[in-house]
Amino acid sequence: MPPGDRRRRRASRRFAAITVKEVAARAGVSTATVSRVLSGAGGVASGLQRRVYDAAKALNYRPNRAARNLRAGSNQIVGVLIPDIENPFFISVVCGIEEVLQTAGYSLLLANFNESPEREQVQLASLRAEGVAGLIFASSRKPAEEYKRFVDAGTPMAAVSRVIAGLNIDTVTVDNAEGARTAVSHLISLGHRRIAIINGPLSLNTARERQGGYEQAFRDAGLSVPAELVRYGDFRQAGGFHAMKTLLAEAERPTAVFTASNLMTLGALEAIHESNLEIPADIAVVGFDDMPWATSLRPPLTTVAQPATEVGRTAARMLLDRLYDPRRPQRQAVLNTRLIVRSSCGARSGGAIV
Amino acid sequence: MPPGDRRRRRASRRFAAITVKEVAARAGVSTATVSRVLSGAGGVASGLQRRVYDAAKALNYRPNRAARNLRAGSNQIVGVLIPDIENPFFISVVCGIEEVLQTAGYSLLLANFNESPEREQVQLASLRAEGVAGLIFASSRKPAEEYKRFVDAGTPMAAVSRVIAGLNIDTVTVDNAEGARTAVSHLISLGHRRIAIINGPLSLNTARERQGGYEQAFRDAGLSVPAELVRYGDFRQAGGFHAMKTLLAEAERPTAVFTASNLMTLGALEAIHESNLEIPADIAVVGFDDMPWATSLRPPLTTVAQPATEVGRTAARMLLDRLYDPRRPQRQAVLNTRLIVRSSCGARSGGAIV
DNA sequence: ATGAAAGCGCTAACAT
DNA sequence: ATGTTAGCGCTTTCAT
Repeated sequence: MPPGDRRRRRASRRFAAITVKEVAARAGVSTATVSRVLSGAGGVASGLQRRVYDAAKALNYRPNRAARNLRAGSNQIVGVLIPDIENPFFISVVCGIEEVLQTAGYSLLLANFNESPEREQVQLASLRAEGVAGLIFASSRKPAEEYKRFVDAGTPMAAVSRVIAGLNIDTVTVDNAEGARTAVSHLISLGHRRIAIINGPLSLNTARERQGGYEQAFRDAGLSVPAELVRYGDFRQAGGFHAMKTLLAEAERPTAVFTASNLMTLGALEAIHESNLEIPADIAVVGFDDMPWATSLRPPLTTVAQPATEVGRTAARMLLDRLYDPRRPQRQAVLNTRLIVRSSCGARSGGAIV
Repeated sequence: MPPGDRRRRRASRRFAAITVKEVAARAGVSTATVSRVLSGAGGVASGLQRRVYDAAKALNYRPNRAARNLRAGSNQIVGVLIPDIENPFFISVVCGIEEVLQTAGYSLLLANFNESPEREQVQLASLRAEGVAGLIFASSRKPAEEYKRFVDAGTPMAAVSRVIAGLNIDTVTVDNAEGARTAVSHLISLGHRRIAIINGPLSLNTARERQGGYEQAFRDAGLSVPAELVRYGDFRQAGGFHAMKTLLAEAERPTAVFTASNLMTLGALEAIHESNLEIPADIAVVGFDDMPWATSLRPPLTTVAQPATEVGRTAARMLLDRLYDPRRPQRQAVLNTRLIVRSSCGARSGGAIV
């Protein structure tokens, strides 16, 4: 009777898995040889190679990851921490990350913190405990300390979209200022002057930069910024909804609004529809972030498109580079945005522009 | 000089982490005692307890997961395999899963297969190699073999939304047939007879069940099913778009369409808008799956809402139960859908119904 | 109540 | 070229 017969060992795992030992026994070689063959280290006679392969296949051998990880001191898992899993922008980013990491053999530990700094801290601690090989994240800013611990541990990291000052790591962002400036300049060129902005919290660089672009557009046109039309939400749908409500309650209503994120745009649209106002006749809208269904909105949405998937891909590539060479110099990638003119701004009456 | 001073060890990890040994040394106890204290096993004098806690805190000790996993023969990671990460329905499911698992201390290894059976197989193998403690998945149906291997390994599993026949596991689905029947009956009650359906591939139980509901509605009304108005897409936006195009090219156009998934609905809307037709005047639309922005679509969408997040939560709870007791009987949860009438079906002229 | 030591499965020195 | 063995960090007997 073969030695690999006694199988069960602990109650938790129903069946104990095959180990190198059993493969070695069956192939009539040492465990070292098995390891060498299976890791492709070379320097093994082809006859033995065959026997090892055959034995492994016959036993349906799968190396134990935990053991391998323990040995190696690292694993094949990359943590991805995002602020809001319901936000299509971050999903697209994750999509790009996944696309690149998957081909490199890495798995993706996804953590969401729902825009809550407390949960962010918890998730971060959990990711660190899990010992992820790398981390890609879009942070709020509160738990900078937790992020520093990651840096101190020497874990490769890349920040996407949102960045934290003082953290010396790779970043991938978009040119938020220029995107916002273009959007608002477009509205100004259409004759609008009372242009509101519904923005996220200024504690985030994305919101600050978009705010800067908004103001720059007025300065470029020699106009003053209508400070009473500036609103800050939380980058979520409800925030956009409420901000829009207060704008519509203004004595002198804005004639246009720049909504500085996808979910806030949707909230704002909801508020406008609820007030039975027509877009763009009563109020023009330009959003930030494109969405696959933007042409099916009421009306088709003019928006500043971010290359979300490419942001993810770029970050993943940077991370892989750093995983390979931890001491390479930090890089700061800034991708471009693109204004997609549809009909919510009033520049055209209908139909999608490709 | 304290014993925990010599830190660096291997090149890969910049700084070696603190281990039980160092904590034990600092606390002046054995590693066994440290382990006992930190795992809350009890039976340790309170004086020592304090010293261990203090030492651990002072050194900022984090147990090494890989080592713990190796010992335990399992980890704290649950694999989540979904067909399409860009599909908001699955994202909501993931959201519910995450909500429940997170509180139980599990992390979420997310894998997406983009509706490709090949990638599904690869991802499944990777998840198995990673040795996830459990698996929640929405499958296509091709690699049933790979799924069986999981079952054979004794890994707790739960299927969501899409199920594979012959797999003896927990499942969480919704009443697709009843949802579809209600939607189509509603259209019939509004006077429509030429009602098309844009469905997913019949290899999926979800599509089959929705097809059944569609046909049932006609039978209930004593009408015959308009077979020439049945289309099958791929449950994605492009599929919905093309199917709608062919429907609009029919000699006698349908007066209404039931789109059997969220992305296909968006594709269909796109096609209708491109043809400059009015909804619901020229053609009425009822979709499947609600979306946060459904009220901001052109026009507000009447749809069959699935409790997506609750599907995820339920599956996660089932998985936790099974993780705790692997031999509990299998359960099949079926959640209810709800028809949300807005204006795309023509029953009302506008505004959201709450 | 506490410590010593074995061992989870793997890989990489080190021997031969 | 191949085998022997130490040891990754942890938990858990088994002694004391």
